[in-house]
Amino acid sequence: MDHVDNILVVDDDREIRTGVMEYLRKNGLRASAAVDGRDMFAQLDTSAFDLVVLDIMMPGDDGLVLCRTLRSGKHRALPVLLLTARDDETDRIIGLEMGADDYVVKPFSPRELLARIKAVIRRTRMLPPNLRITETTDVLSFGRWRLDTTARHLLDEEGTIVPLSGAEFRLLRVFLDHPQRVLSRDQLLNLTQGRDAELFDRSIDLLVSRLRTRLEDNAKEQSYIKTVRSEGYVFSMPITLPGDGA
Amino acid sequence: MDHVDNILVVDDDREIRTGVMEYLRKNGLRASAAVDGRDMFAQLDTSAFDLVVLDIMMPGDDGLVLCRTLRSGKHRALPVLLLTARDDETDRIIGLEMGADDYVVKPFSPRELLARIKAVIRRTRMLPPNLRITETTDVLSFGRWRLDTTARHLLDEEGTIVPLSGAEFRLLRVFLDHPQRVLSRDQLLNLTQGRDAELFDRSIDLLVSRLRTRLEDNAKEQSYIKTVRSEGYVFSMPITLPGDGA
DNA sequence: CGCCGCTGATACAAACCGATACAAAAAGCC
DNA sequence: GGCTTTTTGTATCGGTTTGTATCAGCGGCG
Repeated sequence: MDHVDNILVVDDDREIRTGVMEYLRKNGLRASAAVDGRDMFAQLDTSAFDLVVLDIMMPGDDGLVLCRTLRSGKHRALPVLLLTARDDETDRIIGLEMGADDYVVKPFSPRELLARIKAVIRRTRMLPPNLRITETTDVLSFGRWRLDTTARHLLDEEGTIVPLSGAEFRLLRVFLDHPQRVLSRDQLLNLTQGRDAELFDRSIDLLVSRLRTRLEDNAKEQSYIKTVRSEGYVFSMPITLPGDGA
Repeated sequence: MDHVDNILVVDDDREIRTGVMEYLRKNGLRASAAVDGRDMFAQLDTSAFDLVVLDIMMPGDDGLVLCRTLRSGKHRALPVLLLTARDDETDRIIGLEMGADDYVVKPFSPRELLARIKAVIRRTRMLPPNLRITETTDVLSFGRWRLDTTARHLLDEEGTIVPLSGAEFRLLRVFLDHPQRVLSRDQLLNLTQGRDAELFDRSIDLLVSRLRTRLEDNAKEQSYIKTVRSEGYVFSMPITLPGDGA
C-alpha cells in the first residue's frame, strides 16, 4: 500500500497557496494548488485528490459556494476543509452546513492544518465503504428495484422505467447513502434541499410518502423506508451493488 | 425534536468539573461529570452521551490515553473535546491524531467551550451518521426470537415478522446490549429516550409491559425480562450471535 | 392478618404520522 | 408572454403510538 494522500489547495493568495503546498509536501503528502473555482474543477477533472483545502474569502465564487457546488456534483464524497478568515461562528456553521468536514481559522499554524487534514482523511477512511461506492456507481439495487443515478429514475426487474421527480430522487439517494441509519427530518431536509426546517414543517413527511408510493412500499412490515416515531426515517433494506453475488 | 444534548465532563479538578457542569446546565444542556477514566467508562455504560469533554492533564491515564481507548472501543464515534493545559501545540496535535474532534486551551472562557461543544456536535450530526451508535451485528437471537436491528422488527422461528414500535425496539436493544444486568428505570429511560425521569414516572413500566406482550412473555417461570423489585429490570436470557454454534 | 410500597393492567388523552385534497410554484409548450 | 402540465408545499382529518392517571394485585413486615 503506497498511496500518498493528494491535497488540492484552493486560495487566491499566492503566498498561502505555495506556503501550504510546500509544507504539506515536506511532510510527505502530495499537493497541488488552484487559484479559483474554475481552476479547482479543472484540476479535479484531471487528477484524483483525497481532500480539498478551500479558502472561504475569495473573489468570485467564494469557498462556501464552491463547497456547496462540490457537494451537489460528482465530487460529493471528496472531503473539504475550509479556511475561515476570522473566527466567525456564522461562517463556520454555514460552512459545515454546506457539507465541509472541518475548518481551520486563519492565521493558522501549518502543523495544525496538517493534523486536521490527516484527521479528516482518517475519519473519511473509517466510514463504511457504502458512501464512497454509492458516489461512483451508476446503478444501485435494493429489494426489487434498481436506481439509475445518471438517468435519475427507477427500474423494476423487467426493466420498466418508473420516473422520479427531482426531490424524490435526491431523497432516495440520501437514503441509499446512509442505509440502516435513522435520519432525522432536519438531516433529510438539509441533505436534500440544503435548507432548515420551519416550525411544523412536514414537507419531508410528504416527500417520504410520495417516494413510498413510487416504490409501492405500502406493506406495514418489511418496508423499504421505516418510520421511527419522533426521530425520523430509516432505509432498512440491504443494498446490493452490481458486482455482488446475488 | 426535543432531544437535549448530554455532555460528560472528565476532569480530576473538582472546581473545573462542577464549574463547567453548571455552566452547561445553565445554558440548556444536560451534563454529568467523571473524575477519572474508570468513572468515565462506568457512566458511558449507563447513560447516553452526545459528547465527552476530556482533560489531558490527569493523574493515572491521561486524556490522550483515554481518548485513544475510546476510539478503539465501542464508543469510537463519540465526539471528544480535549482540554489542554497550556498552549502546547504538540499536545493539541497529538490529541487530534488520537482522534479528538477539537480542543480548548486552558484557561478557557466558558462561552468558548460551549461554542466549541455545540460546533462539534453540530459537525457530528452533519456527518454521514454511518459511524454513530452501536452497530455490532444485524441480527441478535435469544430464546425463540431473533431481532433484526436494521429492519427493527422481531422474527420468530418460522420467520414471521412481529413489528415493534420505535420505543419498544430501543428498549429491547438496550436490554440486549446489557444482558444479565439489573437496569434501573432511570438508566433505561436515559438509554432509550435520553431524558431523565420525572417524579413518579412510570413510562418505563408501561413500555416493559408492552414489550413483554410482544414477546409473549407472560410465563411466570422462564421469562425474558425479570423485574427486580424496587431496583429495575433484568434481561435474563442468553443471547446468541449469528456466528455462534446453535 | 392488615398495612404499605411496588408493580401490572386498563382507560384515556396528547402527540405524532399517513393520506388526501388543494394551492402555489416551476417547468414545458406554443 | 400566456397557457397547460408537473412538481412541491400547506392544511386538514383520522388512525396509531406513547405517556399519565387510576385501580387492583402482590409481597414484605410487623
